[in-house]
Amino acid sequence: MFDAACPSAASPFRIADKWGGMVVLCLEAGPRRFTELRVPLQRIAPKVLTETLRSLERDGFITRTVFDENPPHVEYELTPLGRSLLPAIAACREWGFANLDKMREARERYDGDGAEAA
Amino acid sequence: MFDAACPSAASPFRIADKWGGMVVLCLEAGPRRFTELRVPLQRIAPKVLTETLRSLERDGFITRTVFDENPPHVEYELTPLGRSLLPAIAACREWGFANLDKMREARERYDGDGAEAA
DNA sequence: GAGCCTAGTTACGTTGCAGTGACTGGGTCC
DNA sequence: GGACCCAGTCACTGCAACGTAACTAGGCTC
Repeated sequence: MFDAACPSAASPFRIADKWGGMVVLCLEAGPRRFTELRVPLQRIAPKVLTETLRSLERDGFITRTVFDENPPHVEYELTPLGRSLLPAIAACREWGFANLDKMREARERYDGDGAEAA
Repeated sequence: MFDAACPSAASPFRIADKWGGMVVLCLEAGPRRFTELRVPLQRIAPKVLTETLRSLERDGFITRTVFDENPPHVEYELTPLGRSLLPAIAACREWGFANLDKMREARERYDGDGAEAA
């Protein structure tokens, strides 16, 4: 879903923090558990995922529900406020699909000129 | 235009870097000079503005034109690629107008609970 | 009783963004 | 000849984000 080559890392848009937007997208289809979120976000460290989730919870975008079971069971789910982010995130993604290549070309041109001049 | 109390600093959306989105908006109406950009962005340091402009130029969002005059004269202007950002930025701003208050309330609730518990 | 499960925590280190304060350089004005 | 103008640069600092690696807790299974 989001592999290391995913160009979204280069997007000029950032939601909350580096992983915030991706987590929100992962929750779009419904509630998920901690380890279910780690699967699509392969490269995220548990510590960073915890921080991201706490930050999203603080901002009122997601809820954290603990089920008193064994093994432990915690679910994260988008709130209405969290869902309100989706249209804006979609606009950012659309921009990316249409223009990220142009941005990368511009960047290579700029860096290339600099390297030649040096 | 963007004073210290401007809530956009709290927005979960970030374009390029902290000031990138605001600079693009400042250039929406037409080309501007370095010091003309500093006026609406009161609190930006010249170093930071230079870095922001270089970064936007690298990504192909703006052009930098030097007029060989005295005193020095440099103009920054949006490229078509830079203008392509405007609809997405507008979507992010609309989200802010509609929801930033709710986000702040959620944040205060969260921090308040934490402070009471401690 | 060793090891696995989930959902984290703790300690530590690196990187980069952001910001402050002082300074530059060529030309014009007084 | 001193001060001001614009458009920066330079050296330095603070802080948060990001990341790695190792460790924890309680209960279940083998």
